[in-house]
Amino acid sequence: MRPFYVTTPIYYVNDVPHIGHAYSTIASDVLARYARMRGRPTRFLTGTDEHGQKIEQKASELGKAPQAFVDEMSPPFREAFEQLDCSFDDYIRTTEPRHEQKVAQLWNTLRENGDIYLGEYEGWYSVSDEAFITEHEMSLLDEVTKSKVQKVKESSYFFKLSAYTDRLLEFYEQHPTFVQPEGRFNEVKAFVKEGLRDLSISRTTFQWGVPVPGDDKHVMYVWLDALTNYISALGGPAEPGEAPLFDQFWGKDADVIHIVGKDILRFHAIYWPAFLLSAGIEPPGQVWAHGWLTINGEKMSKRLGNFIPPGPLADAFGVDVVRYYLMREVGFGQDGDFAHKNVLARYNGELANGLGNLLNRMVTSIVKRNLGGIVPAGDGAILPEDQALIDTAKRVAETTATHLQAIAPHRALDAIWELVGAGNRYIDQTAPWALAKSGDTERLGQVAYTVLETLRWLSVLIAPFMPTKSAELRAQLGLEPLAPAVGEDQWPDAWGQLAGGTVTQPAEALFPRLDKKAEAALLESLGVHETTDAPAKKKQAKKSKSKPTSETKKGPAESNGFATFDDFMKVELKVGLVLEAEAVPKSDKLVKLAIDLGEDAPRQVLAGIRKHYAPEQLVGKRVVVVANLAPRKIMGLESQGMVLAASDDESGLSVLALEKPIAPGTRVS
RNA sequence: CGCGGGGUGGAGCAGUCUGGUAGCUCGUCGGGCUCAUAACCCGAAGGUCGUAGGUUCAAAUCCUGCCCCCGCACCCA
Repeated sequence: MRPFYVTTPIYYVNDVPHIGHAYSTIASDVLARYARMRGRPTRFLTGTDEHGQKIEQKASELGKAPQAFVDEMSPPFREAFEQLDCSFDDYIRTTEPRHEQKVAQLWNTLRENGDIYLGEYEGWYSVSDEAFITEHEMSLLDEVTKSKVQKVKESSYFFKLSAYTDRLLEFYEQHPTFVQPEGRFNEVKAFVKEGLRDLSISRTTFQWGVPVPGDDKHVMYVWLDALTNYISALGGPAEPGEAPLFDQFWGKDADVIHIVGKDILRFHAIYWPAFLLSAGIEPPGQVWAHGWLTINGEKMSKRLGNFIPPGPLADAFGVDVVRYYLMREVGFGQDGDFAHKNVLARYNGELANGLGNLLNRMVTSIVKRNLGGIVPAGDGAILPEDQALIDTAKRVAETTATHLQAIAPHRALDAIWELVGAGNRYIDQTAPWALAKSGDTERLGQVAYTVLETLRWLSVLIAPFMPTKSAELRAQLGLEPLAPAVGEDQWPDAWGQLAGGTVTQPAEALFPRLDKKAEAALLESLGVHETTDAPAKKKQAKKSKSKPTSETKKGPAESNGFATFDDFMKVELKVGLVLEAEAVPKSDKLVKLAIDLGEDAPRQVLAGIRKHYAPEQLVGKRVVVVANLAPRKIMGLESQGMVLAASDDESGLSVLALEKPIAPGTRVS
């Protein structure tokens, strides 16, 4: 079996991990887990990229040594991936000696092969930003900034990339699936066909990098350094026999796949193979560029503050659910959206109602009640409807494998859920409850066995995606968790491996269904306030091209003074029952209220109405509360909502109170 | 002519390379079942496939023009 080596990008430790990092790593993990299950020798690498000017700058801003800074920034990535059950075999950091040595070695090889020369880098440099500026960026700058930009010349080593234009095109020709998806490959080819310029690969303006061997004034530019991680982690470059991992997992006899985001495709599909060709090392087998995630329809950006970390999501939804959602929702290679409400929709619709319920109706109910919880022998007559389910299982196992082989995890899951659906249909069709009633235990046993064996197959098929849920499912079937072993293909293909007599272990629902209240609580815990039915906002009127200086020109309808219905629906008004009220010390206006909004815990809301209402007057009132107002601290106390009130000069102030005892939490509209 | 992605029933998508009955999930409506996590199963309604032309016996699919949407400073998978 061919060894399988999968890598994620190494993540730049300038920032903390977010859902995008999680996406790349989870996808890689699914592939690694699948390969292991097929019995292939498998290696899965992730890690962090820790050099470069930005790191140096940021560390100095914080008054830290760069090494101390990256030592702080790298572990959160590792911990996040561990929490997400990503089964990486190695975690490389580019500041590790094992890496730096290999980078230096690669550099020397490239130089010995005549592909590195000392020249001058000429370009624009922005003093204020301490950064180089590309021609393109130059064209976008305004006059003021432009005046602060100067043309500089700097001594730099270059890699003779120009010499590789034809060799790369030839390589692409010979490896028609080198870059996936296909459309991206076309972009790469088009770029190379334009002709490549030599690549500046060293810098003298900062120090935080791998020193250029023999020239201490220079450090290597980050990409040569970073890309090398894929082989340095294996102990390469190395002579045969020198580094066993490199011998096994790199080269013509292994399947090497780099999972990358589409933004860094050029580095992986052009520079990296060029470096390797120069060094006489086989380039990787495939570079797979996936798309970007948006968050609830919006681009991730610092300004919007929606770089959501994966940890809280995993805590709220469950690790396997997050993994499932990301792999299921987004066509791999395409851009996709992470929408909290869609996670819930898929959770209830597919995991709870589909797979969870299938397991539950058979193991927790039918088998437990009628067969003493024991797996029947399953050696009875096989009727056409049984055979149909068996055939579906076999076909699904095959197509799932095909899709995973082709790095289409979303299609693999699609196929798996076809089997889930078939299982549920089979139960309806065979009506085991009726068999039980009529005392046809033989047929009942056969039907039960068919479903249980289907569930066993499903436990294997979902394992790469949801390892924990796979184990839980198997536990209910009375089976051990899967334990992959090299050389042992555990992908299901033979029907009837579930042994009769196995004692099932009915347990809690695999995916307990979430009711509206539980959903709302979950979203609340994540700080997500979504209007219940507003689709993603991408269809909103978009900003004009003029500079978006004023923060106020956000509202889609501000020009005519009207709020759209959707705008109105963004404000969540709810009925709140005032449970407690007390004056806030040192304030003559504020009252601290505990208001029941039909949630698990009452909200603390501050209202400036003390002059008009004594606290005890308020208790028991049903008021109208803006439930999704951003929490805010007032006099040191957090206010988690706002009580609506009206006032005029004559009558003073009146809160909006309901006349009838409408249930707390009811939406006002 | 800056680059790229996209416009398919109410929502989200597949199908386009390799023309030939427009498919999936959700939602809606009606029915069934009752083992189950208000679940599951069956059926129905709903689309001139952005638009205007062209090629063809036949176009969502190929060709041409046009319109509209999204991304492309920094951050970043």
